[in-house]
Amino acid sequence: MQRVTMTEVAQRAQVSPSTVSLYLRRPAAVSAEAGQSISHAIAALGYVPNLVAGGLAAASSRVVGIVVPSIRNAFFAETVAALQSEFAAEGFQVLLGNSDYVPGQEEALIRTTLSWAPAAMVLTGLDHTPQTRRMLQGAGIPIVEMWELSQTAPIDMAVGFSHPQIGATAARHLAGKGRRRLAFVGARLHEDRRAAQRAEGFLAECRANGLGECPVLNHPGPASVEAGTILLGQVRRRLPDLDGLVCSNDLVALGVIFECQRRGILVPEDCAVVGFGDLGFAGSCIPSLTTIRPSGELIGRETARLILERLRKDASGPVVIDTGHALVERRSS
Amino acid sequence: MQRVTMTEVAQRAQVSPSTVSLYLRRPAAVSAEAGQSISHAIAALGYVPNLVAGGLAAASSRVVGIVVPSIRNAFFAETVAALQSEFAAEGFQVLLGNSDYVPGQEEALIRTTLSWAPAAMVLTGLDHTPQTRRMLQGAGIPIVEMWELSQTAPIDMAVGFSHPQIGATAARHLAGKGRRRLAFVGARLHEDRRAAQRAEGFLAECRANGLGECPVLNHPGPASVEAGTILLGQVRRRLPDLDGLVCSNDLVALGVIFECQRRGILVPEDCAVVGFGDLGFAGSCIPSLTTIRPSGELIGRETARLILERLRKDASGPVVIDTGHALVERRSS
DNA sequence: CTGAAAGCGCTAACAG
DNA sequence: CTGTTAGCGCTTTCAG
Repeated sequence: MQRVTMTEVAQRAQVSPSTVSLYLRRPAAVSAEAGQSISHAIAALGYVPNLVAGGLAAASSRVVGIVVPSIRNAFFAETVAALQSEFAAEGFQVLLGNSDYVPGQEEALIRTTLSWAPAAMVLTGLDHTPQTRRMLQGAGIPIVEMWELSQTAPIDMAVGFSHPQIGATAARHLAGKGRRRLAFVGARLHEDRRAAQRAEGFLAECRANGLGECPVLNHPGPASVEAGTILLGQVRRRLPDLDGLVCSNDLVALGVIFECQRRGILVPEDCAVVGFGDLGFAGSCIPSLTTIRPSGELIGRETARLILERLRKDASGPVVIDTGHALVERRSS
Repeated sequence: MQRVTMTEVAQRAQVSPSTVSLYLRRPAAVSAEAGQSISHAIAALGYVPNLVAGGLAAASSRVVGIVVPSIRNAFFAETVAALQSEFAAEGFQVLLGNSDYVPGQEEALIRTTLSWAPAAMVLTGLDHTPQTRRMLQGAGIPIVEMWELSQTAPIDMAVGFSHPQIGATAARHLAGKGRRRLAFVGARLHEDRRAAQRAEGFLAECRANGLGECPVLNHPGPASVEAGTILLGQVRRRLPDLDGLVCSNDLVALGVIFECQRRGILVPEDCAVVGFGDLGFAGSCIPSLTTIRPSGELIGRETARLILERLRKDASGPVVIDTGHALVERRSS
């Protein structure tokens, strides 16, 4: 619904449309005089540039597409917020898609987003359909896959960390505290490949520490406090003398802590608890939660930086950034 | 970075470009034979339509712009997720902006988003700069302002509820339980106009119930569990014999509950607590949290419905939808 | 430093 | 049902 066009601005400013266009992109390249009258005309007319037309003509739009599994998830919300503000500062808009952990959905979303000829794409994880990888490779734009690092080579660039290492760190921490009967509880382990990787890392480390085959329990719904309360009951039935529990997510851990309190199980005395995420409440809950911090914000910032750099000069620097993780030890372990 | 164009598809399918275009928009309007060869050509070439060009030509793009104060906030994350999936189902993409509660930022964001000639815009709240209102009115597209209903007339349509009523409901509930020394604690009350409205509704209802001028305390940072722990200390200093506390948000309420537990203040015996949001943990925490549920998801769905209807036929139905609120009574009060 | 001209890839009448 | 014909509003050489 374009009202005022560049041509009208040009008429009013008594210059040609191309001068207006130039002024908009490089004000310094236009004489002070012309610049003055153009900016007056813009203000008087309330001109808003039509980026659709601009994008077509320049064959490069200042949008970047982002696809995450779930914007409801605090991790991705944080990352998306960081991406959004970093990109907005450089004049890029963010086109958002939510795949709900469905691979086919992701492919469809990426296809439509690509239709907008974005300047770059940001995806979550390294696992995509072959078709998706092909489309993306053919797009010839910077692509960042975030929140995961593994053997799988990224399509283009990657910013994230190793999830198996997270699980291993948690198991090692508990084993180091003398805990011997450990378990892992998670939600949506079949859809959330990264949570599943944390569980695998946990299992491997348990074996390495001579703890045998520790149980891994799954809740089919989304990771939530409620899932944690349910999972605690299940794991106790399976392993009544449990003394250490690793959770796929801080929300689940909080649910576990509440349920322990309800059942008179002392944390950490009877059972130590480790979470993942270092969400806002981790330092305030009772007992405060030992957890592993991934920094979704850092991932967002680094992703934006990589893309903006690549867009400036197409020199491709390092393509994989490991944002690492930090064990935050608190009272629950 | 467009590779394959519609013209190439047309050549390969031995038809004209406009037939391809027609097929893409209304497959039924094309002969089965032509449709066949077009769809084969598309698949063989890996054609991805360029919506930028399409948007320019049709002067209407299938994007809708959404601007929220903070995507990190669970309320808005939920609404955005709902909007995203409703719109995606109808083939619309979502252009997301995050204003961080800064009015100037919102204006800039809306301006850039409008540059993409979106089919509709979704904003948060009814409070916008005059310039913003003017831009939006001139855009001639459906506009929905969500999460707030008040005397202020919406620019076009509105979906939300009354925040003063939320505060009043909470105060009335506590007064009905015989609580006499109430207070309200909130975060970012200067930026978050809707939280401030809840505080005002609370104050008015307290007065109406003969409870006098109850204190309202503010935390400058974002609403969080930590803010709640800090605010409880402050409010106790101000009102040592406090017996009922209304929180601007469930996260704050959870922090309050933790801090009470730490200080040996019994909830609800010594002090009842009411939250807002009915976030995931409200039913699971100890004690479970009495709260007021606004349903961000319903707001998202209704907003999408309104816009899609308006886009189909420009008949303008009811322009204001009150999604109401529900008091969810649990143990904390 | 400024303007004229030629599209970007697609849609939308309008004829056939 | 299909093809032809004009642009959508802007950017971008390339002359002046």
